[in-house]
Amino acid sequence: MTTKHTILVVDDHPITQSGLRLLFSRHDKYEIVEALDRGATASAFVQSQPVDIVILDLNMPDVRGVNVLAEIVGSRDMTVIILTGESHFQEIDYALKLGARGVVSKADPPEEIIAACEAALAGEVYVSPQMREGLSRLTEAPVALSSRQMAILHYLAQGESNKEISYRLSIAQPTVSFHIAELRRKLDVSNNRKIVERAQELNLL
Amino acid sequence: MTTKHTILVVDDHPITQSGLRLLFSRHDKYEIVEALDRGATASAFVQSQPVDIVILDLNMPDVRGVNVLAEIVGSRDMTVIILTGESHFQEIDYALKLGARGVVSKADPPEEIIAACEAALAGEVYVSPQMREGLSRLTEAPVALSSRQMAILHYLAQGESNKEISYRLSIAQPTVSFHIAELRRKLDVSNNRKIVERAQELNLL
DNA sequence: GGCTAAACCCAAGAATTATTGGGGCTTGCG
DNA sequence: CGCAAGCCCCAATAATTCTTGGGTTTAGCC
Repeated sequence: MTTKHTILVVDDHPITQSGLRLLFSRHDKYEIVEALDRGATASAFVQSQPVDIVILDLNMPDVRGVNVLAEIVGSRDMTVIILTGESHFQEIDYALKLGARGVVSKADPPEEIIAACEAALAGEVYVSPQMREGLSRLTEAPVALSSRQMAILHYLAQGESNKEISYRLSIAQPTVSFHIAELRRKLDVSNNRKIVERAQELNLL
Repeated sequence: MTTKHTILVVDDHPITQSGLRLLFSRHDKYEIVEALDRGATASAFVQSQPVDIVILDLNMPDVRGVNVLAEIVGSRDMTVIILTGESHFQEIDYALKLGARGVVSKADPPEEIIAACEAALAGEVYVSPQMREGLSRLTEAPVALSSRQMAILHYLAQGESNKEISYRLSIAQPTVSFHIAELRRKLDVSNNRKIVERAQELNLL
């Protein structure tokens, strides 16, 4: 029998690791060689022991998966598949830009993971139908903020008053109000108190 | 051989279901009789087919686990064990008050789940060490808000202006400002724009 | 009962914030 | 060039929000 494709699992939930073991035990082509529960340890592991496929969770207690991805991508001949429990599409989009070669939700049928592995080995990028739908809605409204508007948005997010902001930026108070009105217009909200919330939805912070 | 203890799994992640299957396949005492991926279906299931133990996820797409718990608890002779991926201790505390008989994190070793089942069968309530630590820090700062203050906090969280709130509650605008000042004092923040953020930290919403 | 504390309410004036109307700057385009 | 569009700025004025000082009611306690 030919050599199996080696897999590294990086996920902080032991129960998920178990699930993946059970899944891949039914597929002779693959073999899980290690399962890590901390993102920080993944980088060192793949340097010392290369694997064919990394299955990577995005949400871990010590570090976000995208940071792990950024570290290990490109090194060796290795494909990374994102397995995520939440639907942070902005972050998933970023992961794909970084070079992730597959995206599957934990809410998808397990066979989607196998499909992603198959696609990755064939040189393709596989995004499960559910994730694909969410990603497609991402590019709808590209809100472009000027540097001044962005600066003021950040101060707003920190809860500063207009007066404080005007001191910090050495501009008059009505100018701050003017920029805030622009933010309201661009973010399409009727009320200042909704600006920060909406900005977070659009991942502008 | 004597009858096994029957288990119902309610979790929207198939991969977690697989993990639990693998886990319980190593323990003869237990048998998973069904695994549901929607909370809404759980209530009907336990009515038609009683089980000994329900392993219940808190974070599901259709409904939160605590609502499922509230529906099924007390009916039949059944214990519910919470298995959660996030650490929303306020919600977990509420689940225990509702009558959950165990709390385990998905980040805990799988054997914690077995331990919780054992304890439940022995009539005890088991909370994994990690979860227990988080719960103990919950009772530190009991911020008591009056009903009026709570109502206004909710409107603030929805981004409504003072004027809108004064219309909704049929009170004068300065009265709204007065209550907001009280919220600022009780939540110990210097600025209105920080109220909602702080309230979320304290799980008042 | 009398006392205190806390919640709730409001009018008037103070403070903050928003809008309007205007000006200057740069960039891209006919 | 001329001109539109976007950004940045501000003074004056308008609107909103806050604070102050005062009132009522309720609940607990001596």
